[in-house]
Amino acid sequence: MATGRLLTRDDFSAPATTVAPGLIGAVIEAHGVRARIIETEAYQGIEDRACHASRGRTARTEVLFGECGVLYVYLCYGMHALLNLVCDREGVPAAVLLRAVDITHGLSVARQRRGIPDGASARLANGPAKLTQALGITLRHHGLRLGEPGCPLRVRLGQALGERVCGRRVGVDYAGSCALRPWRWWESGYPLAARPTPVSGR
DNA sequence: CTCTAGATCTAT
DNA sequence: TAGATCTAGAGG
Repeated sequence: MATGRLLTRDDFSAPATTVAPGLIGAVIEAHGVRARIIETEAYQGIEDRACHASRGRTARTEVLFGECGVLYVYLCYGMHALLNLVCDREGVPAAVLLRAVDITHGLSVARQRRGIPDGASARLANGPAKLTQALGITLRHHGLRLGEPGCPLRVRLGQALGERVCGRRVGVDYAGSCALRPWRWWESGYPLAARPTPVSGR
């Protein structure tokens, strides 16, 4: 199956709010699993209170301030590895969180990693922690750069099948007014997208 | 040191 | 709707 050109660090030099919608429909591949990206979220700048770097430069957030095209993987809720791709120029903390993918190749491997023997592939990777598990991405991939030897992740250009719709980000109610920013994108009408409408309350 | 709040998922 | 599970970052 034909795929587009490989994305390199230059493709991530724009702000995350620009890169995130463009990644909808892109194809990622890692450890024998290939998938189409169907949901992303942007975290942009020191003033974005939902961004981990909003509290300043720390050991954990260091890569967010560094060069773009780098993997920012962190542990969420003590058990889930979430995958981000660093964006924007050096000194400006920004990243795109990959929230959901549709697995097209390597389904059996993905099922195995997810501990789901068979059946519904629809829910195999429709969540930020599910997709890292399916793709075999862990904390030890944190800090790797796209394209460098040893980086298992490849991203290629791809087309969105439906409209690119945006809405509120998920799980960032603590971020005050920043939580209202429409910085989540997904493919409209796509049956696999995690949540058709932004959560309220929660 | 100790404490606590998470960019979640799953089963109940 | 709660429990699993753990670390960065803040406060003493």
